[in-house]
Amino acid sequence: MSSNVTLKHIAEALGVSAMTVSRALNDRDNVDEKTKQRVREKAQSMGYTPNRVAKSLVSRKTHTLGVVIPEITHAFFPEVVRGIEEVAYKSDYQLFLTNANELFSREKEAIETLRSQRVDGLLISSSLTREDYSFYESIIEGGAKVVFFDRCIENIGASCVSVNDRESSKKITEHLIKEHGYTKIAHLSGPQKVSIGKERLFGYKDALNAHNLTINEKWILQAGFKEETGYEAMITLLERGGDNHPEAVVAVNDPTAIGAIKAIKEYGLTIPEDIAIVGFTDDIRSSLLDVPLTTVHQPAYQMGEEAAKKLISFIEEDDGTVEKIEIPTSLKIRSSCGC
Amino acid sequence: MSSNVTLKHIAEALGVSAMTVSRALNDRDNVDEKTKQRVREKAQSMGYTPNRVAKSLVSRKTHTLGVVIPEITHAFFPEVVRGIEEVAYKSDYQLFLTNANELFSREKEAIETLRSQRVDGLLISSSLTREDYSFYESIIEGGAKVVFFDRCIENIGASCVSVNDRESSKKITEHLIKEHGYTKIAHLSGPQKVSIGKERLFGYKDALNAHNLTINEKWILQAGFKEETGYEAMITLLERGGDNHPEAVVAVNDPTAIGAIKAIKEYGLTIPEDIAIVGFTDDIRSSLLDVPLTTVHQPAYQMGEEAAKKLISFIEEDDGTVEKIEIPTSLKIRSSCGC
DNA sequence: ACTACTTATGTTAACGATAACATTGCTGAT
DNA sequence: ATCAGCAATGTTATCGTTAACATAAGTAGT
Repeated sequence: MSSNVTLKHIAEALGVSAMTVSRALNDRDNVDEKTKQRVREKAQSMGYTPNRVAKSLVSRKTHTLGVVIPEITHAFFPEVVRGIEEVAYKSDYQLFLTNANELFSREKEAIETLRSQRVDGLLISSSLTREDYSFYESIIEGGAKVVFFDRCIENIGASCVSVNDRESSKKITEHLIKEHGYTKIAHLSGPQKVSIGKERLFGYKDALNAHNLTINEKWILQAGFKEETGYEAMITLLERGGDNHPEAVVAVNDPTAIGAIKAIKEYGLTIPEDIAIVGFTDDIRSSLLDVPLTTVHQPAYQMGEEAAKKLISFIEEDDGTVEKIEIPTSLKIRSSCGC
Repeated sequence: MSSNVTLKHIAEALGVSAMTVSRALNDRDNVDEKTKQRVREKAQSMGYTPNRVAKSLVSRKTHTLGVVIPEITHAFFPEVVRGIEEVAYKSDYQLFLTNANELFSREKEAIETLRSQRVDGLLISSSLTREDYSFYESIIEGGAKVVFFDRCIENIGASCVSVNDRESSKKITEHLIKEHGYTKIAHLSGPQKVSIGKERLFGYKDALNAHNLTINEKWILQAGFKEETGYEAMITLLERGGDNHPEAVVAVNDPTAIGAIKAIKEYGLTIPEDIAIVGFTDDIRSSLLDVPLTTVHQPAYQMGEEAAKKLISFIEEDDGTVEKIEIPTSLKIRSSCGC
């Protein structure tokens, strides 16, 4: 597409040099007011659109940000993207959105393409499922400006915006222990090679330890981050346990909890009487469930805003101070925990 | 950011010309296999990333698509974007995502920026709230490759992917008439200058006409597309009508219906006994409501796929045939209608 | 041994915009 | 009348890549 009209065309049409047209359209000094007027009119009538590609080549700035998210269906991410978009819009940045679909290979590919596009910076929520951070190290080494959000990779020289996953997870687990007296608590965990998967498991263990409950490794199941994986993990737990099922379940996020709830119902058990359950995210659906889900509220929009602000200040003020920005969470006590 | 390493740097390091390096990295013929090997290794070790900006300037192709959506929070759109993303990914296109926030001014600005970025094509769901299509006409005239989705602007030479809004709206309204015998049916309509707002109102009227029910203009309220605006419109309707409220409500979309439901409940009325209600979209929340919402299911993912496919074929095969692609809908009968 | 190819590589120009420097032509101070 | 000073405009080179044309060196055929 593109209008094909260039500065040169306007210049020829008016019998001036391309430079004069450039100056006039950028409203520089040292251009006759009448010339400016003529140029502007001609540009308008010829349907001129400045070519940012050419401008970027000269300025080595594209005024674009690359955004990499692991899932676009989990409502949390679109909400983060909205926060990012709002901040980017105000600072006149355009967004390249890429969805890695929980695949590190695809994430890596996306990041390479984005670097090739010469985005001014990257906002990444990692799908990493192995412990080799060398890819990130090399791009940061190579001068890429990166801010992680939600799922962070730490100690590699990049800032990160997230909630305190460990503490929040501990708090909601403690709620089950202190308010309801449950002692048999299972955890549907996320992949252990993604920060939030690990942190939330730590939080769960912290809570059990703090109350002298023994940690039963059999009650800790890898459940992924999705509804289907949550469903499957819960089925496994129920089948395996027989009658000796846990009294309560801490799910790594709300989609997982929603999947697990489905499994519990299919088993003819009721929530919270037979099994209590809590999540993490505060998905838009969570308050609407038959038994509204007790969960940790994560301010997604704000997370997006903060991440974008940090990245833009990194770009524009060249302020590369590595920060770990923590967004406060709050417990949403509803009834799935027994309250 | 960017790696700063250019072809020239590699060329100097190896004592060859930049052209040889370019040829080697693009795996062209007529380059010595040993040279290719040396170049590839050097490029790797120097952390070279090809500069797509420069490439685009020469080729006049950016391999990017601009996506303009009116709302990012309404779950329907992220799902459409996922469909778009999937198709774009397979054809190696990157996505510029912009959110117009239901403001035409912002949409216009976004489109201008995207054209300036020289995207190869545009996918637009319009926020247009006036009848002046000249802006679209001029960009299409200027050679922009555009495919509309969901909210279309017709007869201006661009393809469009959407559902049959009028017919679907008629069907769901007819369900209320034929299955439940309601005669007093209100409509919370969308803005009349957005295609879907108008079409869905037409469908509602078609249904009433087909069954010889009189159309009461007082029962047609502009309710926007959002939960809040749906809430407000419903309040207006309830306050105005006193006891003489409608038996059923057809909402322009699910968020509007959800807002209206809140208002109905606040008035102490029950659904569907006092007032039945139906929506349009099939939002993820709709099946989870206390009284699950009867609605029209719109295959969002598929809509995104179709739109992206059409646009990419337009770009790559230069196939500008204007098409109106209709995605079939289905009625989701739940209990809010009285079933 | 000389032309006729082929293979591998180099050089130049172009994409569109603009920074940096160069050139006009004018005003006004001496 | 002369020249400094400035306003308005023009020219050249550059960003990184690649198409198109040019050249060098080697091989084969006669």
